[in-house]
Amino acid sequence: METERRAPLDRKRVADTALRLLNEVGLDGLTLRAIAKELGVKAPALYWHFKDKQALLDEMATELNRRMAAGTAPDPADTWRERLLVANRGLRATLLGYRDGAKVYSGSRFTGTDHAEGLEATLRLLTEAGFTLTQAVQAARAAHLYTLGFVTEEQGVRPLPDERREGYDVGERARRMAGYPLAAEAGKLLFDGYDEQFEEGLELVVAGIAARYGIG
Amino acid sequence: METERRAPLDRKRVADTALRLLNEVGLDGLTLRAIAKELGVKAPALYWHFKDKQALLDEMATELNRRMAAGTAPDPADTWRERLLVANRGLRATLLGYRDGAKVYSGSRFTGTDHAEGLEATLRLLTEAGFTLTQAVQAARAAHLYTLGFVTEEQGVRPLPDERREGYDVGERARRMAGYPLAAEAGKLLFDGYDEQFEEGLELVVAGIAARYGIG
DNA sequence: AGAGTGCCCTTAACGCTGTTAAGCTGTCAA
DNA sequence: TTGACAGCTTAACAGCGTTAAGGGCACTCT
Repeated sequence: METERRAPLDRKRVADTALRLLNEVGLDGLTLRAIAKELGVKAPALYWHFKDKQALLDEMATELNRRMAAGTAPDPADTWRERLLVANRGLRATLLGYRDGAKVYSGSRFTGTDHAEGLEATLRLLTEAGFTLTQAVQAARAAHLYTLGFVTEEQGVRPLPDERREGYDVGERARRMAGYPLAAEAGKLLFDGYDEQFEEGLELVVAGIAARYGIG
Repeated sequence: METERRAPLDRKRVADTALRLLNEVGLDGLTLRAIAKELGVKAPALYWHFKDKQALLDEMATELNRRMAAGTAPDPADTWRERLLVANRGLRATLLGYRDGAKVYSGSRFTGTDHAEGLEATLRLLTEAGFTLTQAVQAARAAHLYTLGFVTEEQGVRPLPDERREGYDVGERARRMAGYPLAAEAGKLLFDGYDEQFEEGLELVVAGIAARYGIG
């Protein structure tokens, strides 16, 4: 008999499958019917596990956060600089691993309280390094938001690694920018070498934290 | 006769109306049919002026950018600090003026080349203040991306001024965060006093620029 | 053994979306 | 007068998230 019974779904299996599918079809193509088909199930079945599509996206964002945490184990021996650098590099790397990763991540909210563990560890390390709690929160937050903004823009231009959306050809842009010499020249910097650009901006934020809060 | 003829639409009128409607219905409710009705027209008429909905959103983002520029006239006598502060405060204020403003803005690309003027002015001021062009681009970009990240998160929690989305009750959050004392305490800072939070983060970025590029 | 109780899923359908095709109406030029 | 073109309408399509209703299976309780 081919009645080989499928194991029942659970939230994690659905979120995992949806994340895998996300890379093939993008956020626009990530429909409930497509996810369901991938799971060997019909679309309304998903409503047994999630109250609506946003709840599924929330679970996906939570899973992204878990994978990020798993990819960058926090070392209590880190300096605060290292911690901020590693955490934000890890965040970027994780989001870049999925098409529209930044949109999914920043458009959703975490389920459960797992994510608090990483935050707690970072705040503990920063306060032990001499920051007040308020300063620690500000520092982590500023770096975090810079990273989110950066990757959101990066993925707007380059949905998948080694792909580039139309309208972002650097030469074409330079031609349209005749009359604005600095802006034209800036285009070369803006739309290429994302890794270095990201690092430099992150260094700026970290340098600002050190300078403003007086901690070397 | 009530055949009082409507003047033909143009891209700007459509974008203006869509922006006004955005504040009432939010990005999800901003359908082509709703926009068309507001203009006294049927939905397919919009396809005469825009090739698709994204093109309309691009025009809206461009208009947002114009309104921001109009709200913060660039003074060539500004210091580079003042310019960065004013520009990013203006960006935030403009985006906060529209429901889902940050999403619309960062999900779209500008039409035309008007936006290059403001960029050019900023880069000119920064380079004349002693930055190399590369440094100027990095500085402006880092601040810009921080601001976008900040407002995106801010509007995720607080879609309209003086509104708060469910799940973001500060007391409720603190209860769920038992076991993570620092993270729990951080919640009070994270979800309140957005104006001060934004300013402080912006100061961090500016301080980092000054420190790393050695310009007071 | 039989009835009942959830769990997990299906089938069918609803209203709505962005978008396209085809055609109508007025204005202006030749 | 004819023709072209701008600017719009009507009609329709496929696909979306979501809901209502119900079916089948695995258990427990009597």
